[in-house]
Amino acid sequence: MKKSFKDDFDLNVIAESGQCFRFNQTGENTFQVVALGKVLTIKDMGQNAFDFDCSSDDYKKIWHKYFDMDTDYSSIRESVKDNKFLCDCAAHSVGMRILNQDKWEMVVSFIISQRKSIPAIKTSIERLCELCGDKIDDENHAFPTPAQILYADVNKLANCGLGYRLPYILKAAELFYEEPDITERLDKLTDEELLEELKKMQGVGDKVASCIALFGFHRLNFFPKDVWINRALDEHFPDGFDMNLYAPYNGVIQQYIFYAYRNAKR
DNA sequence: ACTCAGGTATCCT
DNA sequence: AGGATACCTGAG
Repeated sequence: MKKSFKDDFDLNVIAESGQCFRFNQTGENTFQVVALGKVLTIKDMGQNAFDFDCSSDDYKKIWHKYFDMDTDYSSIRESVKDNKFLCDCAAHSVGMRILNQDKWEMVVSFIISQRKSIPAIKTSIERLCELCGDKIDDENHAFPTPAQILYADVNKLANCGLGYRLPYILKAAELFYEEPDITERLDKLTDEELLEELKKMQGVGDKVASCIALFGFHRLNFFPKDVWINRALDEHFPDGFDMNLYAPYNGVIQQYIFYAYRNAKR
């Protein structure tokens, strides 16, 4: 089905934003995302027109929310125009959106992410999905459920390049398996409470918990600090970054900085 | 061969 | 509280 968007929507920016690990370019103007148990292919037709290979029903029920189409990103970009650096970052990141991704998948993905490059994270996640996730089509597997990870052969899990993170993932799988409604419970918490609750998991510190909250629980005010963000803040905000200025959208600003600064410096 | 990667836990002072 | 260090392993 064809869609036309007025607000920011750039598949390349989203795919390269570091918030998702199963969102890849597969052709000249074509991207494929495996998420929520489905495979979606989107073609950029130019002039803000996009071809989604899904039913209009699926778009309304699933992908509209996944792509956060009810948030006005262009007005968030406008809100930083008083700051030269942030304004430049936003200008380089036009089309960015914070996805509504699966909460469990974010827990595991960001536990995996520590001390790994993005390509290495993607490799690990794909191996894990192939090992124990439901088969969706000839080439793709869904992200495994907590039960599927718990029942998988540990030796094969160890072969997914998870390293010392494997026990963390198994612990998290036990937690989510034992409490099937855990995401509903966590959804009700305040940002601060959610952060504390997430950090109770082994292998989840400030940065990983913030990523889970921002990309899984869609708490748009979380501001994960990774090496790139820290470099950018040291360079451009030597006196500290005021988290009150852009609330409640600090997380969106963080994505603009991450995307623009990392692309400029690496 | 060698460094570093979107960090965290642990052990210090 | 804040600083130093080890940690699995793949990608460049």
